[in-house]
Amino acid sequence: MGRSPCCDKVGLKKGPWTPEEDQKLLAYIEEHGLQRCGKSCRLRWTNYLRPDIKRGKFTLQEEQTIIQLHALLGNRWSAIATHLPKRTDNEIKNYWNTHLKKRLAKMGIDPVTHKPINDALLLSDGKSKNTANLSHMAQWESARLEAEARLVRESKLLSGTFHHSLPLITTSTTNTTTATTMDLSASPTSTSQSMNKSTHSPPPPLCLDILKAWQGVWGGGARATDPVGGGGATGVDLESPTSTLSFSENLVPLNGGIGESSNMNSTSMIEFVENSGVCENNGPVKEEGEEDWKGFGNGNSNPEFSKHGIEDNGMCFTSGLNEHEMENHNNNSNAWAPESTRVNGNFIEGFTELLLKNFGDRNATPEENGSGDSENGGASGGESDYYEENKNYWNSILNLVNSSPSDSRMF
DNA sequence: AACAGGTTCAACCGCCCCTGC
DNA sequence: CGCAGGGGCGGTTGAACCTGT
Repeated sequence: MGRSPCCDKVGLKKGPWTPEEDQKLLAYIEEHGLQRCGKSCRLRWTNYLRPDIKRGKFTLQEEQTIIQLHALLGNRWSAIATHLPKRTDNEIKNYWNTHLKKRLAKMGIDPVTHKPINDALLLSDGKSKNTANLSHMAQWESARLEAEARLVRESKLLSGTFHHSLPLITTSTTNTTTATTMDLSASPTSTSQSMNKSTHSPPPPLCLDILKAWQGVWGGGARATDPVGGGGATGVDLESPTSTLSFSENLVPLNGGIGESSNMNSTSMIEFVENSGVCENNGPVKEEGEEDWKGFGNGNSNPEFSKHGIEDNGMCFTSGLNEHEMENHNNNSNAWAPESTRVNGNFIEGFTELLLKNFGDRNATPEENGSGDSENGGASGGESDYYEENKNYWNSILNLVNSSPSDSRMF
């Protein structure tokens, strides 16, 4: 594997320069007096002048994609950029550093690991081993995804058209992806650059479990309608998001339901997600920005949340079960998931829920959805559409993960 | 209006890898 | 096979812009 040469694009020449080309270049430089090196010109072109670059505010969908792909891929901006047509890696990187990272931090989520900040406490107990294993798995998966991203890029070049980001993966690259991931599975070291890079960047987070568990979440209900992710492509079915019931202090269960429902199956999880945007007391809808994110994080790690009062933000938290109760609860709910998965299950639900809730709020702003009657963040029609989109979005992500035949013996 | 502090983002830097010789 | 040059990539910088006082 390796980077595709810059001149692989259709219609672009490669090979030795002809005298005519030399003359053209010289004439251009003479005429315009461009005192720039080639690298600078190239950067200017790729990051700014290219006609297919979309500029301006990132959309909600783009933000989601960035966050989730960052959870999967880490700081591999170019790989992330392949899923955001018309956005450059540089732009995504900047947007992450200036907006998204801060928001996650304010939510009490470590933007590097995508875990609740004080989740690190877990490392001091017996769970550290599991976490390390998962981190290792995530590195594999991360490398695999990068290979897929590369294939996506190549397919884009071949087709010459940009489709909407994620679905493209599942529609146009399925076969080749399989081949690639087989190779990756056979030899982790073959991922030379990506694996090397990942050694000096923080290990990819436990995102795979997030996604796997989300598959479990939506698998029962949504999978039937999802032709790609549905076919049992996964080697392992995570049975139930009930794992989330072992919420410790690390994550605040959102919006009622979690600690109270004694029957948290997949369906109820979806309802839970959907209801999360329908809390009363939402108060005035905030303009896009930081305020929207306040209150979604771990109150323990951010005093600001308690200052604002969670319920004031429309977050109808339950008092929550203590860890022991949750263990019992968990045991009662159709035994699932080894410890590690369960731990991450917490995160899955918590983090994703935070995002969904937040985006739900954002989505409710007139600015975002063009609807002026969603002032209270209520269950408008647009909102259900929104959640439907979220489901589809997540399914797309899951497809991305599940497209590997490796399907990982590691899971 | 002026200033300070904060934020944004295009450009640059340096490392690593690939390609061609 | 080894080397040099060039490109891709992630991290960092700093000028321009924004906001609050």
